[in-house]
Amino acid sequence: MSITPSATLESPLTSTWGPTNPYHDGPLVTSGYASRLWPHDSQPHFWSKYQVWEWLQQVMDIHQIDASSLPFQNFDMDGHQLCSLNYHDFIRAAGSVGHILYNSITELKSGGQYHLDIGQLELKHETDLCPFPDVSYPPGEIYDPSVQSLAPNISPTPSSPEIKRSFSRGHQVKKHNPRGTHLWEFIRDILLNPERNPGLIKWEDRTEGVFRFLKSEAVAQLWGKKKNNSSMTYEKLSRAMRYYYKREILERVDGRRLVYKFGRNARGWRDAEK
DNA sequence: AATTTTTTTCCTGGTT
DNA sequence: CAACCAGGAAAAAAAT
Repeated sequence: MSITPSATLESPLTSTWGPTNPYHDGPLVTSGYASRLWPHDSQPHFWSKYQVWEWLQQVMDIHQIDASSLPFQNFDMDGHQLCSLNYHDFIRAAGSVGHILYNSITELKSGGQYHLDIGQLELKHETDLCPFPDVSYPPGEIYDPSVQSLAPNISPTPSSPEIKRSFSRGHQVKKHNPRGTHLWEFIRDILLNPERNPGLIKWEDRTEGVFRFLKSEAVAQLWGKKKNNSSMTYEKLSRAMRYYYKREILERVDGRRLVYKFGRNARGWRDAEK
């Protein structure tokens, strides 16, 4: 079992699953996978490569996600190998959809009893406040900004695979829906989507990663909307921002109000990432 | 289920 | 004064 099948996991993943797609509108999929057993045995460990492939198809299908956006090559393995993948492996292999796949396989491995509510893999798109895509970005560390989930222009940037080490662990049962984006990623994504950024935040110095909030409260509202917290305020959002200083995700910029700067631990904010 | 990481709340006090 | 910035504390939420 020392064989970590994460060798095949490393591809640019230039996909376009994302927000503005025609799929999921309303509350999609509410029932679990377990409720309806797969055509094959529910013991993923014994699946053949073909069954793994079939499972992928079905999961994507159930969630109405364009299957062509999934790099099947990364799943060229049998059930046994599939079961040894950990959470991170899935994210690496499938990006944001990795969450779903992980949840699915985890459930199946554990006998499948619960149902996860992917109710808001993407909370409904914008609404009124701001037409911002609430993309479910991949955790940012493996990917580069080329994974613009809404950009029709797929930048074929063959990202640099600076994969981090990860330990292989057993499986865990997870229930909540993935909340792919952290605050700083949320902010970054607003910056990265000028066309959908109604003057909320602006780059002060693109190459240095310095930016400034133009509409602090509006951004806070948007963030709150994403977190389903209508009482979010800039005051509170900024506190969270300040915690990033210690972690070097943000660097302090004093003197200028509402100005922040991405730090060395913030990935994906510039065009050519190291 | 337990632990760890992040974010949210609230707050006191200083600054622009 | 209003709108920010700095952090400490503690609690809640998420992730793993």
